[in-house]
Amino acid sequence: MSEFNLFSFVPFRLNRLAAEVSAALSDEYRTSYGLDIPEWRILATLGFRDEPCSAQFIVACTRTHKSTISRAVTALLERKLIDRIESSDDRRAFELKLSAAGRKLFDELWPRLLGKESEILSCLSQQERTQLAGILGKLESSLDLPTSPYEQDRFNAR
Amino acid sequence: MSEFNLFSFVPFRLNRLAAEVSAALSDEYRTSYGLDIPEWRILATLGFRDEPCSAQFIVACTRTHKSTISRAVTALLERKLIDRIESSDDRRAFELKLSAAGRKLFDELWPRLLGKESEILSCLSQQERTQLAGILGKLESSLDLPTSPYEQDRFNAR
DNA sequence: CTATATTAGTTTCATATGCAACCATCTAAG
DNA sequence: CTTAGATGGTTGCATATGAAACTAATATAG
Repeated sequence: MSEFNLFSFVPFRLNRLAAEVSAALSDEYRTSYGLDIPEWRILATLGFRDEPCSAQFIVACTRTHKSTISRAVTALLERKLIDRIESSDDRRAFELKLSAAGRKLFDELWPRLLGKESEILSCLSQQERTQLAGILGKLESSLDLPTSPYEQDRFNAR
Repeated sequence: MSEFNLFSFVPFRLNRLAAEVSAALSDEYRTSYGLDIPEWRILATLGFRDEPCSAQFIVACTRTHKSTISRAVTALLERKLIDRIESSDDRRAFELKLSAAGRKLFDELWPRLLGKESEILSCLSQQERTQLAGILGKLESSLDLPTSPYEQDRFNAR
């Protein structure tokens, strides 16, 4: 048998690893706060940004399908975790921002998720963590994935 | 704003990267061969192994849900890409192996997927690729994910 | 100014997937 | 041997997601 097999195939390993890590984190946001991944991504995008932003912006940042984002926005509005303000210059678009309750939830949840992350990364040395961050960055920019919310403004500006 | 944000959060980055890489590969197996991910995983598990193996084994190797594997097995049987032989010692279980057509498809598809993989990894130096493999390995074993089919035999043996 | 194309966001529909119940068989305990 | 529990595999059901059609509004071309 070849020494190359499914277990050394990076796409497979990434997929499986990502699923496993997601499952480990979902306890925090799903079980404790009743959020699913798209909802959490919206809160996170808004939580790290001071200015309100459009659904489109969230779509571009997170590379999540726009219908998925649309449904998650509706759910978060119903739970009053975000506010939707009609945009002044474009009457199709809305500006989204965290409500007070949303901000509270986010500030509470984020440290717990960071904790889980470092738990998962605790099997790596500091050096390896730095290497990982660098490698992910290279892969991301090679695949043209956004790597910072600022960079995303060019998407927004269009 | 904190310098820690969604874009530096490893679970998010892994998820997004895995989705992107999968999408890049799906052209090869979906468009060209009409396979979905679970089906491809079954073919790959069987393709790298000489002995036939059970559905359970594939579930454990790939960490894919057993109902998903069951349905994919049915689809592959219908397409006559795999064969199912009743197990001699356990009449509930079946041994699965590639059919001649399945072997042909796999031998044709695998090099193309390897090519895609190296295309994606081409933005990394040789050293970085080695680092990535090591880091993935550490994360996998820390999360108790199988890292070789041989290792999986302990699951099978139980 | 008007017609056409594009964009923000929503909704409908088809499909994919996980969970849980289920059947058949095997194993273990009494 | 008999019964209770575990295991391999399948299936029904609920839900999540992407593609594409759609609405309303904006931008562009003539």
